[in-house]
Amino acid sequence: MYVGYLLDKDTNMYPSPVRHPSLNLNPQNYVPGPPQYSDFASYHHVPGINSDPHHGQPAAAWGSPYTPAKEDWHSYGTAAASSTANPGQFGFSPPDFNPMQPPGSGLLPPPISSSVPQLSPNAQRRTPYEWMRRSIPSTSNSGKTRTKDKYRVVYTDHQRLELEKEFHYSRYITIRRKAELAAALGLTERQVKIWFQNRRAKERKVNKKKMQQQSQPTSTTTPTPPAVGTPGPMGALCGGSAPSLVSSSPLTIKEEFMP
DNA sequence: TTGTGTTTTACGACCTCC
DNA sequence: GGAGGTCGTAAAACACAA
Repeated sequence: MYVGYLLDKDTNMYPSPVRHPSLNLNPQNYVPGPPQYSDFASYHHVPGINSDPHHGQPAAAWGSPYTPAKEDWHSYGTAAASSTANPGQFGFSPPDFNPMQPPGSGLLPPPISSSVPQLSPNAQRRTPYEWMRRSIPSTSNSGKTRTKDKYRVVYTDHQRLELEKEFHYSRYITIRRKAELAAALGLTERQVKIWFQNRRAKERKVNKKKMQQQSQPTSTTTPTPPAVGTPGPMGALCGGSAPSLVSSSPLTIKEEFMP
């Protein structure tokens, strides 16, 4: 798993399954995970557990750092587009990673960006700046098809990191949140949506595999399959009887995202 | 270097819900 | 009917053994 080394690079990076405080995105209408993910639903931000106003306060109380109306976001997108237009000039360094980010916007503050180069041990084979060599995230529809040109872009580590964090917070992204994230990461909402779909699929696949491994071995103990509706993706990651994202999980975050 | 297996984007088909 | 869900799949990107 390629993202693994991102989360893996610092087990303290996600001391708690919350988005990085620095991803100063408006929690907006965060809603608890769907019922079937009761475990995840039970995962709530504990005020004061971190300084993230995003998670530490009732959504209603949050002043939106994204006051700019959605209409304003397009400016970010255009910036992204321009960067795409000049792949050859793709030389930004982590600190100024996001070309879409207006200076001082605070959308993707340094803490995250600065962490980018700090790759995990796994990344030793990869240059810390490998992400710089990657293709620029495609912004809006490039008109690519499966049979035309390069129909698939590779998201930057930063983009995947933020998406992963969001996913850890909630496996189902809200419309508003999707728009925010898309704007912040220079992706289209469609890309964010599909990423989440794929991510959930991946998780189901992993859970399935785990289930099979549990039932296969000559284990004397009866494997306790995740409750229906599985601990949810999150449940598999965190959760009471269900594995916890942080500690109770049979797999640590690190392991979870290990290849 | 190359062959192979895995992971990551992206899409289409189909289904459900509002 | 549209949006978003899962499921299955294509193909690029990637990791790694030989």
